[in-house]
Amino acid sequence: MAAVVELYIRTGEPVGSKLLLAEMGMHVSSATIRNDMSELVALGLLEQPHTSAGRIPSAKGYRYYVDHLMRRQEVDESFRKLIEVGIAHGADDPARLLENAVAVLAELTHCAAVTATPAGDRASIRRIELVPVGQKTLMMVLLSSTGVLKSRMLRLDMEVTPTLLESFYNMASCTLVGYPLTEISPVMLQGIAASLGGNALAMLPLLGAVSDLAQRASQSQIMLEGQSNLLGHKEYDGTVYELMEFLNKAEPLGQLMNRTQGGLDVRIGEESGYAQLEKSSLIFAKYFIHGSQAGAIGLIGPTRIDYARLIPSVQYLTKLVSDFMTQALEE
Amino acid sequence: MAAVVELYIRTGEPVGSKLLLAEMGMHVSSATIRNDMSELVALGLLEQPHTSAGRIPSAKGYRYYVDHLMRRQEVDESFRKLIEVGIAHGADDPARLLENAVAVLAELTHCAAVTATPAGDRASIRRIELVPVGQKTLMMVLLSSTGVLKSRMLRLDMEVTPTLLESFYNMASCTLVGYPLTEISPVMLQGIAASLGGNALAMLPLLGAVSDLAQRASQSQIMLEGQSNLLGHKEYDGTVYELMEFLNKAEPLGQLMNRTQGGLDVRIGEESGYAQLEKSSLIFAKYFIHGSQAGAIGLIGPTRIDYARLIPSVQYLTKLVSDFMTQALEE
DNA sequence: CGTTAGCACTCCGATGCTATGAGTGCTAAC
DNA sequence: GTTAGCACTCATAGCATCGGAGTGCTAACG
Repeated sequence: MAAVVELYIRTGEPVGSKLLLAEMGMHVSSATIRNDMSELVALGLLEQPHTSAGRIPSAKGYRYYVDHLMRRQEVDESFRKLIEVGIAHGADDPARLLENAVAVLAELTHCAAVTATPAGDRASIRRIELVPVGQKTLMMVLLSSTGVLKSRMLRLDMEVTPTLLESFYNMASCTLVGYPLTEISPVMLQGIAASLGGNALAMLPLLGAVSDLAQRASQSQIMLEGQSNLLGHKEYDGTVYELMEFLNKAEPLGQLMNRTQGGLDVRIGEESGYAQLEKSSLIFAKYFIHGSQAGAIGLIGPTRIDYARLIPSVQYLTKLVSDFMTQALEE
Repeated sequence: MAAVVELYIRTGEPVGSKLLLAEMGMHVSSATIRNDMSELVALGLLEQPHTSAGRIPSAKGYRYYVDHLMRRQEVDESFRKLIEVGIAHGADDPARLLENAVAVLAELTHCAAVTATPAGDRASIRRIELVPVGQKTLMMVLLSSTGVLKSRMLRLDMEVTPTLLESFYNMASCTLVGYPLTEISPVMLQGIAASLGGNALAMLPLLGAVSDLAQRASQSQIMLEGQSNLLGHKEYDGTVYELMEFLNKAEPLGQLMNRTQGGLDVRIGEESGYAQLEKSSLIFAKYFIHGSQAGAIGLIGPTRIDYARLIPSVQYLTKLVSDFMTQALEE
């Protein structure tokens, strides 16, 4: 069984009994293999595209392989080097770190690589900063407790005065800082505005911007790289379009990656719950900040992806990211 | 000639004399058309995939069509609405504005849409801001004179002290602010560090971050959306991969879009100077801030893109972006 | 002289047929 | 339980055929 999966992963062609014999140097005859294989078909681990073609692992087959048969390969030296070097530059910035990670992963695996920052369900506002940049324009920066940084420009109808800034800071430091991101809603902000009395009018656009930034900071931000790598894989021949469409929508991917508990996750074919991923597998792992689960990094490829080699790679990368991230966000 | 191009744009099939007659309701016979068409072939405006097939416009043909024959269509009402609505939300932030623009363009045209912020050749540092977020961690925000905002986290080896911040601000406000982005190099920063004497050591990582942000702010940042739209177009059948590869590399695209002078630019096929764009056309237009050229917004599609309809759309969108942008960056 | 009708010719694409061969399932012998 | 042998299946490639859309050319027409 392991041999079948491995050979298929290597060649991409349905594997027949003779071929298997030749390639794997087994000490039994092709007839034996045939018997075994038809048994495996009966068990649902292999399937045949049509009678008298070789066998292909089914989703269930891959699952069994990954869970029971696969022997993880060491991440080889050159790979490690590349990962380390690729990640290190500018790695004290969390966003940059993830960018690097996703780029390096796409490059090395020839698959599409994804990262998802944690959905900020539990995150709160750590800091809000205003920087005046013109008479009426401001820059607002929001930092969440999970280290997510979002900024935007905004424009007021009136001049920016020190008093305005000060009253915003006062308000922010007593009501906004520490507030959970997801609970910042227009309604809640209206409440604040109301309680401000006279300044309310000037404050409205500011609060609007806060809401915008909070929303963006709380959303799981996903980065995708190397989509074009998938175009090369023949298994996607006619159907790339749907897959690409799917990948370009951030939400489902983000959900998928955040949903998991625990370190590593391998989703084979439809296990992911999305029809568009029918022919694809996901391998992803959570990274940790200060020992607690944060976002996820992973890759998307055809189901006949090289699990034994790539799973350890993803894990290695994720571990590295965890370390850097923890360091970058150290108190 | 115009009829040929238009029909081909509509159907995507090589157009023959009879078909042209039927579809366009012309008042001459097919033989006349044949004569005319073979003349156009001789001129290099049309080509035939093989003898006894219809004609398709050559790159030169499209060029001639766009320059001389095409009658621009009005941007229709529903389109305008969609553009206006799509752009408006959060439009006082330049980056967001571009995101909206590129998204709406991709959506409406079923092509890939791109924006390029201006390469910051002439931009300088307008403002640098530091925000302490932890004992040893800082957030640095850089705003360029062209309104580009970049931020990152960074981590020092020592604690962040008010004196450190102050001396950075002093240094920044007298030497860095107003400095052209492209001239900020490690060498130049070393000079600054040296002149600081005692504080130099603590300042190094800060200056490193400045250099990083300056570099990123000066690079033409490009946003791409709707690549997957291109997968549907049959003209790209086998060759999507190279195109995607090309689109995912930011530099050439950015250069291409920045190189132009003047409002609108249409590049047909190889006119762009890149072999990967052989089968594609670009339509893009510069947007203006306070009346002077800034970045560009445009789209990429197959050469048989609907020029008459899309050129005005791009122009309309770009004009809108110019207005919003100017407003957002008003002094 | 430009336009048109007629006609022979070209060549792509679809269709159908056959040969090939990798692969199977089954049975019988080891 | 394993193996050898054999008849059978079925996708794929190759080849010939055919139809049709479209062409170029020539000759007639206004």
